[in-house]
Amino acid sequence: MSESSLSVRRARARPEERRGRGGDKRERILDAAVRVLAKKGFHSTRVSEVAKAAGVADGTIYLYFKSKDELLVSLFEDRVERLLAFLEADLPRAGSASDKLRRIIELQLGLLEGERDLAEVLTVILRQSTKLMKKYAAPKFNAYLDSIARVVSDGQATGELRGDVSPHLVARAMFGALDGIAMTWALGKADRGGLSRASGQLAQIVLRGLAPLDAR
Amino acid sequence: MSESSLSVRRARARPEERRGRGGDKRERILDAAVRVLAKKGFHSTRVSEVAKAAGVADGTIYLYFKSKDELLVSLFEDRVERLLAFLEADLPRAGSASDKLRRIIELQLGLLEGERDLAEVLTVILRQSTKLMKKYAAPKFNAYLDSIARVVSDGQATGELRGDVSPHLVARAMFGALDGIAMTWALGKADRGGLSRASGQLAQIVLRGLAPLDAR
Amino acid sequence: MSESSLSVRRARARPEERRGRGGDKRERILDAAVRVLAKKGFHSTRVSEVAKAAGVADGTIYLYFKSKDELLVSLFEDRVERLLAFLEADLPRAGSASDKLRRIIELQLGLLEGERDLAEVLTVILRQSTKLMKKYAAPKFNAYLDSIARVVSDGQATGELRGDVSPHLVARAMFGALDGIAMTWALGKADRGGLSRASGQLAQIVLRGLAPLDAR
Amino acid sequence: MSESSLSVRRARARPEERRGRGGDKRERILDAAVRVLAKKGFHSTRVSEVAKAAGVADGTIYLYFKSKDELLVSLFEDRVERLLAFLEADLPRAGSASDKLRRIIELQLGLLEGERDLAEVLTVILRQSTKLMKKYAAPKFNAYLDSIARVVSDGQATGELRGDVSPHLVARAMFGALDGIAMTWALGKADRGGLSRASGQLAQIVLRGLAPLDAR
DNA sequence: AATGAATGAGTATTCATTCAT
DNA sequence: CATGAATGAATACTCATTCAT
Repeated sequence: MSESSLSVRRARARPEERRGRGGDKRERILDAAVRVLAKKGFHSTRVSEVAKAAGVADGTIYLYFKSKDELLVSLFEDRVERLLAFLEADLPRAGSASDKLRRIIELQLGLLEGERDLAEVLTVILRQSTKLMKKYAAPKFNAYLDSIARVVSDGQATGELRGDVSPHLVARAMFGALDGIAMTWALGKADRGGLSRASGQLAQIVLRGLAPLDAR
Repeated sequence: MSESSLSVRRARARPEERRGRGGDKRERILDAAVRVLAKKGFHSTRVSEVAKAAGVADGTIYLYFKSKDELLVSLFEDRVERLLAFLEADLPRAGSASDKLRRIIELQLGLLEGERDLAEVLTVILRQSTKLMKKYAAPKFNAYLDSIARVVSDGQATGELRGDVSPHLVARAMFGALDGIAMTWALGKADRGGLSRASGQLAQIVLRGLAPLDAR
Repeated sequence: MSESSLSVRRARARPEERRGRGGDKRERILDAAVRVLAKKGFHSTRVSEVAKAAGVADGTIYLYFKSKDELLVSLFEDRVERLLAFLEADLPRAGSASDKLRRIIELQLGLLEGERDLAEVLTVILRQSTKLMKKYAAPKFNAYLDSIARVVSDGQATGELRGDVSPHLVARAMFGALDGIAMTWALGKADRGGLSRASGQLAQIVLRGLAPLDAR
Repeated sequence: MSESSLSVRRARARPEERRGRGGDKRERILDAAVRVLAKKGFHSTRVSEVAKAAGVADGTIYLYFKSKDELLVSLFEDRVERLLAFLEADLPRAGSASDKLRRIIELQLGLLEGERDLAEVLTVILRQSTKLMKKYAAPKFNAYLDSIARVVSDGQATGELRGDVSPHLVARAMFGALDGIAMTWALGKADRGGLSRASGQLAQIVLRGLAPLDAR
């Protein structure tokens, strides 16, 4: 899988928004929003700042998004949703449960590499909007956690993974671990390649930890 | 571990602030703040709501705290700091590195059991105050992560833990996993005993995952 | 001297601020501010009252002025500064020192005739803003006093005025006398023509008082 | 006239307030008020600051004065009223109208020499309280102005002063001149002896200016 | 579609005053 | 008399949103 295929920034706008200048204006606003949000946080980000960063008038924002909250929701839907969909779509290609878990780890961390602003928005800023967390993020997170949990329970069924742990617990812990790593990376030095290295080590620990007991 | 010994809510107020009627007023305000913050989030919480919940006048808040921000900072210092101090103080009692890691997991999750509001404040609300995150929380988190990392590297030195993983990575991942579990618990159903069960399973996975390679 | 040429209220707004509806809005706010300030005083004047009197929304005030203090400063700069500049510009036209002093008296009182609210703002309200008094007004007053003092010392040099009094003392006393007359007029009955009459009499007293000793 | 006889600060408290500690507490509060008002101005002066400067509790202020406004009114009545009464009482001693006017000038400026804080309160701070200006000060000022005007009109009746100027105008101008001199002195360098010198020069100018026309 | 001037609802904080001790 | 902790009314300013152009 080529890194570029994961690029969120380059993702195509919906066809109906491509006509005229309108199509890329929506994109320009979302791009600007990621930049400003990463720097200022949700509550300190002013609509007028996003407008200025996007090179449009304040009012123009409201031609594309119903409200400031809606802008963040759209950001979430346009960016994160596609990421999550991508992860799920990619999983079947992997064979064993171990391969799938390793893939999940690689993808979740790999996606953020090179998109530091986006990483910060997803791991930190997103949580600053209580509404978004409770109304939008939670269901998506749950769906994502469910798909991880399914990989685990499938692996348990085939005897590939230990059967004495709750698949959902594993999913939450894995997601939390990945999120924690991404967060410290986003807030910290964010060195090139840091996430890739982390990805490998975490996979080894997780897979060892989930190996069947008799594999000892 | 006795639950009561960990109770934050019952922690004694500083003696010098007990004089007159003022002493428990500070406590009442902090208690009210935890309740309101957990329900509304930082930015949606009105100072007047906290005052009402505490049964004091708006202005009284400002006799005990310099500002709304300062109130959250004080909450953090009065509650969280003591929690973290408690964790670090408890560690030396455990013998092996494995015991210590297990203890960390039990404590971090155990502390929140029965203090759902506090758990939500710590895992969710805290991150809504950019100022708090950057000026106060970050250093504390780092100190805490460092103490976990030290346990790991000590264990690696004695050969008790596998040596091919970065202690800091392990610390971040562990903290993230614990935080993720606590967050879904705080935002979700939060069933009695859920965290205790989770605690045991997570410990098993982590310790298996960190066992020396030749232990296979 | 034609009255209209001195009218402050009719002074043209800066061309670049005339575009759209904004141009006269700034003027409307300043006009409203003079009216409300004269009636209420600086500290009892609410920004919302000025807004209402100007027929604009509260927030609109802040599109034109940075703060309530800044509004008073702008009032000062837009009105008083121009007045003082006018006085100084007019002086050279007069020939002798006596003519100049008479002119100063006529102008300072004549300017306020018909602008009672403005007179009150200048003689009373202005002094209610400590900041304005110390940071803005004081230097302007000093400059004005200096220009009066210069007229006196020039007159002394040519032997036209008595040489045994301090030019600066004369300036302060003259300004004080004019200010006192204007203040009692503004706070009192403020009868039509009162200031003009006062102007003539004061000039006679001052000029007699400053005549060279040997003129006796 | 000895300077000390004019000292406002040393003026005896009313007999009924002399008992116990109460009597000097009222004085201490008024003294503190003068000091704080001179430094901060009326609206920036906090009741608690006056209390602290007086060495009493906030609530104690209200045992002696009904309100903050009332405190300033009392200050005015205790200090200024007595000053004005003193001036009026002193006038009859002087013989001619010229002597009386000279006396007024000497007294009004002399009183403030050495009492800079009080001078600032009287010339600047007093005007910051619109209520005080309109409800209390105005009548007193008028009474004072009237007594000056009477001196002038008496002098005109005896032919000692020129008869072609309005006595009230002269009073206003004289008061304004004195006030202007005091104000620049209070706000400026306030050099020792400055007011005495000013006093002499101003008297010469005023008396020359008011001399009968045929005296030329 | 795009603009950006105008709007006005919403809130943290101050401080004169009270009153239980 | 004295205290000072507690009160709560009062207000400048911000910023998401609208709409005439």
